[in-house]
Amino acid sequence: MNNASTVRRFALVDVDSCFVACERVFHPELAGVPLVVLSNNDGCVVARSREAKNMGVPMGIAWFKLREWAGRHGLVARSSNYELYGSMSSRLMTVLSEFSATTEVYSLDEAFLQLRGTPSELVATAREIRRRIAHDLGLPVSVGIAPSRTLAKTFCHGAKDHPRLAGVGSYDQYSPEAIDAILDKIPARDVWGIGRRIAGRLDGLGITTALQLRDSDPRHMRTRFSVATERAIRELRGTDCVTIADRDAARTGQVMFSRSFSTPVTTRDQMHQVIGIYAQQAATRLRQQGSTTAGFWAFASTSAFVEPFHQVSISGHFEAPTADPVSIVKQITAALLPRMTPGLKHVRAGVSLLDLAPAGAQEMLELFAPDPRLTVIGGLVDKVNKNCGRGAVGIGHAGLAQPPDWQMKRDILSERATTHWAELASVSAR
DNA sequence: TCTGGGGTCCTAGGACCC
DNA sequence: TCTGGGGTCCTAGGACCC
Repeated sequence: MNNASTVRRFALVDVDSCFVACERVFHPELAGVPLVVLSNNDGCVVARSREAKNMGVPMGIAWFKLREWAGRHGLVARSSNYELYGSMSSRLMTVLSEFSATTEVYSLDEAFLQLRGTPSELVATAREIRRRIAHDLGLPVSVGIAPSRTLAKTFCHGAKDHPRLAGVGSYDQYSPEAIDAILDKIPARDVWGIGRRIAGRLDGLGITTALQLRDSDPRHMRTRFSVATERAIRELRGTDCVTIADRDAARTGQVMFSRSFSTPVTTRDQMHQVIGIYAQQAATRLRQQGSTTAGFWAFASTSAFVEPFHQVSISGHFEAPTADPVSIVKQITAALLPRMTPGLKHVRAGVSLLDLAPAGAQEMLELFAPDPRLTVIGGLVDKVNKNCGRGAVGIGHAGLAQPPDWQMKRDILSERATTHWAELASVSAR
């Protein structure tokens, strides 16, 4: 409540209904219209406008269950357009980086900024952030300000739910009693880091609100649950103890490419093509971030909604760390194809590259060094696809001219208005 | 008929070694 | 042949997030 002294705070900036908001930037006629954005394959609802929420459209509902009803009630849908959202996201992050030297990109539409100032100065900064993002990008954002990231999330949600706050929620503007009252109204399952499973077990202990969770014994809860639950509790008390992985510095971990098909795949030939293309996509991401991979994991499966569910998965190591798409594709298809059962209706497959490391991190034994002619091919494929469109060139079975019939369905896709010349938005003055 | 696609972190348990 | 404890490393799987 002391508005005079300088404090260090986290500010969470979060785009309101991000995918919906991005669609509306280039289609202003959709403002005020109940709108949803669908997952890949037009499978289910992944984003809803305020109007759609008010109509009672649930998150995650399958589109085929909703389509007819939507037509009758004026609910509009769009296929997800990740190219557009990705481009809007990088513009957003560029603007945010002007407000703090320490910004952590948490997802496409969220970032944590570390700020310093008096509580009222920080609120003024948050208002300026909202104004800038609205002016420069046309996107609405909410901001939560608090001593820990978890509380910043909580107060950001509060800012979205209470129009009176005009998009900014600040922990420091409330007395301790008021904070207790706020946390008492928030279900424990809505606390960042508490998922469905843990929430169910907390319920069994009589812990149902964020307030009860905050006031439970962190050490005891650690032994009962895990260090993640302990951290959630300490964060609710205002102690900063969650860290966000630095994706740029780490460059480790894994890349994955997986998709559902629009029509089932039943033959080895088709699966060969699928896995070839997916492995190539994963290899492209690998090179884009300048990494090599030492191992892989791949799977193909039937629908999880139809009994009996069947999945085959394989994993393995490469002889030496590599970024070469030829050997990646070869080895993964050679491992997976013999294990698949022709005739089964496969609806989904994926390829994951593991044990990533920065390219050139270690000298390879000459014995295992790849043929230098091979290392050139990957870059070449990337270049041609960049200039001539994705899929212009491919390796082996992935290099087919005809679009395969299992490929993704996106029937109601908006323009890629920020990344493709042919799809730019046009503006006319009257 | 038709139900997303990425990721990260933590823990338990087995293999292996001294 | 049996008996022990303690450490590390790896992997699989669970839980969570957007």
